[in-house]
Amino acid sequence: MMSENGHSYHHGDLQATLVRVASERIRQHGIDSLSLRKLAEDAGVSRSAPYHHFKDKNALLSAVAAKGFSDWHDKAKHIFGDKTASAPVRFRQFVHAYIQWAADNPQLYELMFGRTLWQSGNATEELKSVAYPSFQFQVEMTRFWQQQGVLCSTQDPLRLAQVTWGTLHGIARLVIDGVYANSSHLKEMCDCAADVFIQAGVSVPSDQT
Amino acid sequence: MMSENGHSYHHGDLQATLVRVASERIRQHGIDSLSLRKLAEDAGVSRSAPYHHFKDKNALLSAVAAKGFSDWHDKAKHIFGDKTASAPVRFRQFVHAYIQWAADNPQLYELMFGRTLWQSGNATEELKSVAYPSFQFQVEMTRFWQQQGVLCSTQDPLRLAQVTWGTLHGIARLVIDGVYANSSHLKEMCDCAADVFIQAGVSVPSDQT
DNA sequence: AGGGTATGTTGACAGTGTCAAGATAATTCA
DNA sequence: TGAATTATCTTGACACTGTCAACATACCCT
Repeated sequence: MMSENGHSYHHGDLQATLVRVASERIRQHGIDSLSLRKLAEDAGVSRSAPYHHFKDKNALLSAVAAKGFSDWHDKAKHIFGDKTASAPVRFRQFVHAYIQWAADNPQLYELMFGRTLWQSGNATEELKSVAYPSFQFQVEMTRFWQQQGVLCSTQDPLRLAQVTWGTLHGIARLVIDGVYANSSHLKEMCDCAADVFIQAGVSVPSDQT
Repeated sequence: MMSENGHSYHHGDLQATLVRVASERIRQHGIDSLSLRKLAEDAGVSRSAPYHHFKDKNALLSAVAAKGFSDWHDKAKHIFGDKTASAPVRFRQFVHAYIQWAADNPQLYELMFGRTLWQSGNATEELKSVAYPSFQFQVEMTRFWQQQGVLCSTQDPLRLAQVTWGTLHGIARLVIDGVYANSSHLKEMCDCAADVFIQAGVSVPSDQT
């Protein structure tokens, strides 16, 4: 039964609405200032209604992060699968795309890879099942680039993947967390990182982004 | 005038005591679970006494972080100034020491380099005055290692410093934040990172830590 | 001695996440 | 169909939090 203000006693699709509204609030105001109560108000629902769809605040944040992972994973696959560019060029493109995506979605990135969800086993099973394949993909890409001679082939793929990902993650975090007050030279930093990793002798026109 | 329970109405050195107790609580229980009220109770003082020594919670955390910076800076200078080891060996040692220090002081590291203090200009002037020289030192070391042929000399020292530091920071964060559930291969990761950065042709016995 | 300042205390306020108990709607089943 | 079960939503409540105003005490300097 519809009430006069346009929604029934039962919201209909509160679960999805909460994730959507939460994502938007996080994008605009960050994670810290996100309160379940304001969120519920935004969704036009009372303060403890969300608890019928999410165990607690942590579970809701996990759902938001999970969506972020699948979005990023799609993007990464798209870049990696672009057959029109050479392997070294695609590596450089990937470096730029990673940092750019992080810089474009700072709050979401922080949620996805920050301590809020991962420390002390807070991560939901659903989140893990989405995130781990994304981590694994990083290793697969690394192995491919090693085979192509783009990255050093004598290193263990897993270790090298951890280091390359660590580098991207570190730069992203320093920028996002505001430690680098000046983020105007992001592109140059990306190119420098790519230069360091790409094996000598590989031809890489640096003007291709 | 001393009361019977052993402390006067005026605490005597509450400022230093608060920083000390806060550091200890942070080390043991993390930043999130630190409340000013419990902290005050630990220091044997009422809940709003700290406000006579710190503008707000943020200022107190800044003081804790500042102490962390000076501690780390001392350690870094010590390693870098060790004249008994060759330049490449010292670089490798620095990599290991950085990650090890971060892994040994996870909560403090997170406070020092995390968004809590740096995002949206929360950092105290005092904190900045301690942190910035520490950042600058990273650039000086990088320049030195470039001159010694350990690191690629064709890169801009500032950019390369950002990338090398970014790498260390990224690995540290991934481990600290619990994204790498398994941190048992830290040493191998450090060696892999050092291998990638150290220029080919430089002799580096990897068994020296 | 007395006034000013530094420091400490209690009371209060608005905010938070979370739960229990009760209300309402949808769904399932006899 | 009607009744019972289940899903969903609401209000009340609790224990927290950071922070401020008002007041109390102790120290310091003239």
